[in-house]
Amino acid sequence: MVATRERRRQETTDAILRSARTHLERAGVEGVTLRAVARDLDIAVSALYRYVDGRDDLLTELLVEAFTEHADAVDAAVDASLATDPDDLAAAVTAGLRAYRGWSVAHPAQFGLAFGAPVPGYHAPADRTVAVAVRPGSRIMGLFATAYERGLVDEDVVTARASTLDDGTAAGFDALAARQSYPLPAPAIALAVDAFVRVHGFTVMEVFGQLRPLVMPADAYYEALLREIVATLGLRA
Amino acid sequence: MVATRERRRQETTDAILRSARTHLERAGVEGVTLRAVARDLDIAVSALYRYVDGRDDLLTELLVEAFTEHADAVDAAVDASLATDPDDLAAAVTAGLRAYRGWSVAHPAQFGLAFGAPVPGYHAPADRTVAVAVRPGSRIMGLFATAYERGLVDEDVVTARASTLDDGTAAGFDALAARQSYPLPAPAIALAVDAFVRVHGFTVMEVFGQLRPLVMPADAYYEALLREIVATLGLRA
DNA sequence: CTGTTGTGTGAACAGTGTTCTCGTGCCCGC
DNA sequence: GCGGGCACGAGAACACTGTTCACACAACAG
Repeated sequence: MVATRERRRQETTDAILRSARTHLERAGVEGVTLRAVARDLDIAVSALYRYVDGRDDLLTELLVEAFTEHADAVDAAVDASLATDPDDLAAAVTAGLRAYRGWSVAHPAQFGLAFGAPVPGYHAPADRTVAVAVRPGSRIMGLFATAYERGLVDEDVVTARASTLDDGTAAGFDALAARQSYPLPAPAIALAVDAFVRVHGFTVMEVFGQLRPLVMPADAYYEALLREIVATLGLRA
Repeated sequence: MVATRERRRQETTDAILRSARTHLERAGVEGVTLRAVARDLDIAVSALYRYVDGRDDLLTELLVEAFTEHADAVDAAVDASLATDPDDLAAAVTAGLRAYRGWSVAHPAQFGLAFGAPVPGYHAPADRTVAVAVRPGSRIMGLFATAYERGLVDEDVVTARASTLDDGTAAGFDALAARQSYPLPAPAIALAVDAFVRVHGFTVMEVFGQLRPLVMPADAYYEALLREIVATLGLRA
């Protein structure tokens, strides 16, 4: 039976990731240590190298895990909203952006690993991270795109944004729309990027503690921000 | 001559900080190592402890240095704008916020140390960092406050913001205004905080690389953002 | 049953921060 | 001017870290 070997291998691999994740949550990146993981599994440090390429590889695993869970949280919120009312895209966008922050404040260590300053001495391999890191933004952009197609986006807002958009940035947005095949004109993309910057910026500031001296607690403020963002997007229910 | 001893001490202290700063810029936080600094100064590692309380203390020093330089850059830009036209507060705010990002992208390592995810295993002592970390925000808020006193802030914008402000957050802003003695009502504080979140959020995303897949280059986009922020603040020239 | 392959061990090496003991040279006060 | 004291520096040691290696054992395949 070959399955037994593979199953055991998968089990210890999972245990390694679980242990590493626990240490990440409890002590930050510095706390995820091969020796600590080995102690948890009652195993020699060198044995870990049978399952993981080293500490960097372990961190990469935690990184994609964080990105994935973050994106999953956003997707779940959007899906739930759409299940309640498939036509209320404003509600879906709001739900997604609310979950964007919600997961982040609930998992500060993972969020810090994913979106904080690049971990010293460790460069995340782009081929494994970019695709998943972009998921939440893509989901929101997709919602906005279908709203635009359905005529739920105020054209005045879009044209107003067009007047403040320079040619270079517009060209970049057009390229982005073509690359991801979003049926959106550059000014609409700009609106979405504006919104995303505000949401991500707020989240970063809150999780990293830069918001604490300004606004506390932040829940009500963020809800107001969400309402204003939906309005700024020109989204009609 | 007692000055000789103190002078020499100050010199080596400066050399230590200079070396640490160089390593920070070249290799990130992980690169600033007591042994590397000792090698630079041609000194034993243990000798460093005569000047620095340990690596954490060294990082704290670099941290307050980063905060200070960042705030100095903002102040210099604001001062230069005010020297050109003391009455154009919108220009002064724009200059300050432009410098806020400018210094950050020019010094990514220091910025990451100051505003990135909390460095693993190291907690910055609040008593040494909070005061200086808050300087740029205070400066901008001060400009906005004098503009408000001079009647340069559109009252309609303020009242509009008031309608989206909940009581709890408003109370927090009032407390902030009282604590810092800003002559601003809560909705005006909210406007300034909104602006600051957008500026800092954008800067963080750019320095940490999360903006790259969306908008590149970012200069023109940021300039447009500044114009819109000034408009959203209700600031008249 | 034999051999290959997967798995685990322990030692070793090169780093790191931190602490200790021990000199030694210089400044300060007498 | 000249000891006494103290700041400074050196080096070893300890406890960590990641990584690699040679070796041993057990499980599976033929």
